[in-house]
This record gives sequence, structure tokens and C-alpha cells, in this order.
Amino acid sequence: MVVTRFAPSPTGYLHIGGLRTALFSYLWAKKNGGKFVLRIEDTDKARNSQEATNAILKAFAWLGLKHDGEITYQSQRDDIYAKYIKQLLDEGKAYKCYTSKEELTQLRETQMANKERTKYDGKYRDFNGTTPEGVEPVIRIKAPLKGEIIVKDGVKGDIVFQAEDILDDFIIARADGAPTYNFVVAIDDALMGINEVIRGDDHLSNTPKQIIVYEALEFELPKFYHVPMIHNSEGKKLSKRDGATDVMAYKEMGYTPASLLNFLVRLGWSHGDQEIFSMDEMQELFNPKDINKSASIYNTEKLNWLNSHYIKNTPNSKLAEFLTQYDLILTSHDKKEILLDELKDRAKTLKEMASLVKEIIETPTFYNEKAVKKAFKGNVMEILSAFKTKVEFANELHLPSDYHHLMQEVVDEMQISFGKIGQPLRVALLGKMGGPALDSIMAIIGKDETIQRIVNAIIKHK
RNA sequence: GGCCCCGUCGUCUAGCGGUUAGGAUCCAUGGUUUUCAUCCAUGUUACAGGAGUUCAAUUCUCCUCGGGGUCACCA
Repeated sequence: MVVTRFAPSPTGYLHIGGLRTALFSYLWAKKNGGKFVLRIEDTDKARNSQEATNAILKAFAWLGLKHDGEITYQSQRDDIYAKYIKQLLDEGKAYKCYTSKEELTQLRETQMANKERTKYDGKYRDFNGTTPEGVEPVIRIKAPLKGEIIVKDGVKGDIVFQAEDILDDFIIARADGAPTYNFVVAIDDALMGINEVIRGDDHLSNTPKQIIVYEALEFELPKFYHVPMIHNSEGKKLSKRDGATDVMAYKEMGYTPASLLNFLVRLGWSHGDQEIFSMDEMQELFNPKDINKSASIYNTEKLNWLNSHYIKNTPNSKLAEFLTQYDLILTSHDKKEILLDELKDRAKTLKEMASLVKEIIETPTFYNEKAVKKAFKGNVMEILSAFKTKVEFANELHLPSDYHHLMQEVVDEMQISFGKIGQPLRVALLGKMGGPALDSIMAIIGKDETIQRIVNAIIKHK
């Protein structure tokens, strides 16, 4: 069974890059009928892991991603790590090192001055003498001094590292006994049965170290997939400066979960020429072997296009539900179908849609100057009055076509073009140019409001 | 700087020795629409550079250049 994981360190919130690796891991597990588990890497106890975990869960919930089983917290597994540290010590695969931080820093500086590789000198690797007083030792693992470490990566292929280039006896437990990252990751992944590790490219250089731990503990290696980074428009690693990196900010900006997911799955992964993927299709078609080798640049144009695509294809009832996050309650509006139908083709985001809704249902308090200048000239007041009168005396006015007929009558009777009544009427109703069809707008706001807005406009611009 | 990864339109990408180098987005133009948007059609734009290998390289190899990642008692 395929078991994948998402293992964030609790730095606050879930961002777009993390979400994408989570999505990839999730999809691959689902595709194989496997499990997708969540592990919080909170060995740094200064941070509040629960808060960060909640933030991640909240984002997952919004997007419809679910992890399997219980959440694993590294902070609660100290005894497990201690056990393996002891084991390695007993087996002579790890040892206590009494070199202090200060000495280490000095060593590094000397090496840098001599333009050598900076690495631990292995002083205590096979040490028999008396150990210094007053120094709490760290635990180092015995790494191979030479030879090759090969990372068999499912995305990049085999990557060969020379042990002497990259490895020294790295620390697996700090002076206070707390285990370090590369050690606990390997143990947790192994113990949790994770056999397919999908993670960011930036972990590639950690992998040889983790392989050393796997081998020392005689654990079976998982399959690794290192996913290239997402860069900002400058080609640099995505950071907080690049706009809203908190996934939940995308909700506020008016993106639908389907849009964001679809956008992210196509960043670094593809399936031929297909652009639109439902969650079902993603689960069906996703395969990490089709992940791109190169980094991709994050760009909102495509996200916007996807978002407008999904808005167009979302049922009105669902749209109304989405819009409640902008304090728009449309459930009782009798013309909400017409309203939503008119707007779903012209909104790029839900937020934009919400403001378009308000522009229609709220009486305009402001008239765009240019629009007024353009539309209110000649005998327009006469035309508007004629139309207003027709509306007043009409009996049944419900559908857009009812209003359309009245407009048609005015056009016929006054021998004018449609534009002659359309433009001023539009400005009277909305206070500006552009927007949905006039007959629809009037149907939506109703007879009384239609009359009122025309009257308002006439009074103000007579 | 050492080590590692990467390099096809501006962007996301297809391509897996022989293609008019395809799609999407963006942009532009035209059409539809009483307006705007949608929609439809058309168009501009790419194999980083240089050596090889080969009858033939975007595709394989090497070098250069460019970009990125990583080098902690952080994760």
C-alpha cells in the first residue's frame, strides 16, 4: 500500500508551495488507494504547534483535502528517538562528541580561511582519551568517509553524491538530548510506514543524510520524489513578499477551492494538453513520474482564468453559498437565478462577483461623470420619462422580456435607435456604463426600484 | 565558494532522433452582443550558446553561460 505524508514544520500557516506538495502526496495516495498522513515537525518547542496545525487543518478543510488517521506530532515522540539514539550508541554507529559550539565555529572559520570544505573533523569518532570536563556532548552518527550515496529520485533520476564531498558525522542529538531534523525525519517516515516521500526540491541535499540514518537503523528506504520549487516572478524562491502566501488568503480574494487546486496541480505537473482537472480526474491521472524537472514561476494569470472558468461552471446555488462569505445573502432574492446567470460570465473572482451583485441591487448614489456626459444629452430626459411612464402603467413585470418589450415600444414610438434609450437608462440604473443586460437588471431590481432609479437620475441631471 | 538540480513562446507546459515545434494563458485584431463581459475566429512570440555523436538533433554526450537549491547543536 502506498503511504505518503505531508510533514510541515509549524511556522504559522500553509502556503502555496506546501499546499502543492501536500496535494501531490494526497493525490498519489488516493490514486493508489493508499494513505495520506499528516505529521507535524515541531521539534522546535518554542513554537505553538497546535495553532499552526489548526491553520493547516483549516486550509485542508477549505480545499477538501483530508489526511488519514491521527496526526503525528514529533514533539510527542522523544522516547522513540531516544531509544534509537541509544541503539546506535550501543552498536557503535554513533558516538558522543565533546567539541563545543565555540570550537566548532572556530574550526569552520579556519577551514573557510583555508578554502577547505567546512565539516566536522571527526575528533571524537574513535576517541579513547579522557573527555573534557563541563561539556555536554552531542551525539554524532558515523557517516561513511568515502563512497557514493545514490538517491534514486522518481522525478530527477539517480543522483550521485560523493560521501567525502557532502558528509561528515552530523549531529543526531543536541547537547540537551533533543534529536535533530534529519534523524527524526528518517525514523518517523520509516516507523509510520511511509514508502513514497514527495517533498520539495530543497530537501534533496538532505536526502543523503537521511539515507545514512535509514541504513544505520536498517530501515527500508522509501521512494523519493523531489518536486521542483515554485518561484516568484523574479525567479526566486517564493516568500511572503510575493503577495498572499497564506492559502486562506486565496479564499478571501475570491478563488474557489477547485480553481486553486487545478492551478496548483498544473504547476510542475501535466497530463498532455489537459488544463482542466476535477478532483476525480486528478486522483485518476496524477502520477509523480510526470512531474517536471524544472522549477516553475508562479503567475496569477492562469489562476484567474481558471477561477473564471470555474465560476462560470458552478451551479448558482453553490455560488450563492460562496458569496455568503462576503455578507451577501441571496437565498431569499426571488430573481437570484437571473442575477447569478448574468454575473457568472463576467466575474474573475467571487469577491468581484460580490461587488458586481452590490452594484446592481444597491441603488446608485454616484453617477460616473464621463458616463453622464456621454449618455445624458439631447432629449434623453424625454425618452427616460416615456419609458418610466410605461413601466408605471405596466401590469405584470417579472421577466427580462417584459421590460424588453417596454423598451421596444419606446424605441418604436419615438423612432429612435436602441442605443438612444439603452445608454441613458443604463447610467440611470447603475450610475455607470457597462454591466449586464438592461432588461435583466430591471427584472432583478423590480418595478418599483426601476422607477425610483429613473426618477432619481432625472431629478439629478435635469 | 563546495556540492546538487534545472534551462522549449512573457508565463504554465506537450515533445521522448526525422514535427509546418503542439496546447493553454497573456496580448493584438475581427465577429457575435443595444453597453460591458462571455463566446467564436485569426494572429505575433520559444528550443540559452558552442562543440561533438548521427544520414538526421529541441531530443543523446561534453563544455560554456544563465537560473535555482543547499551547505547549523533550524526544520
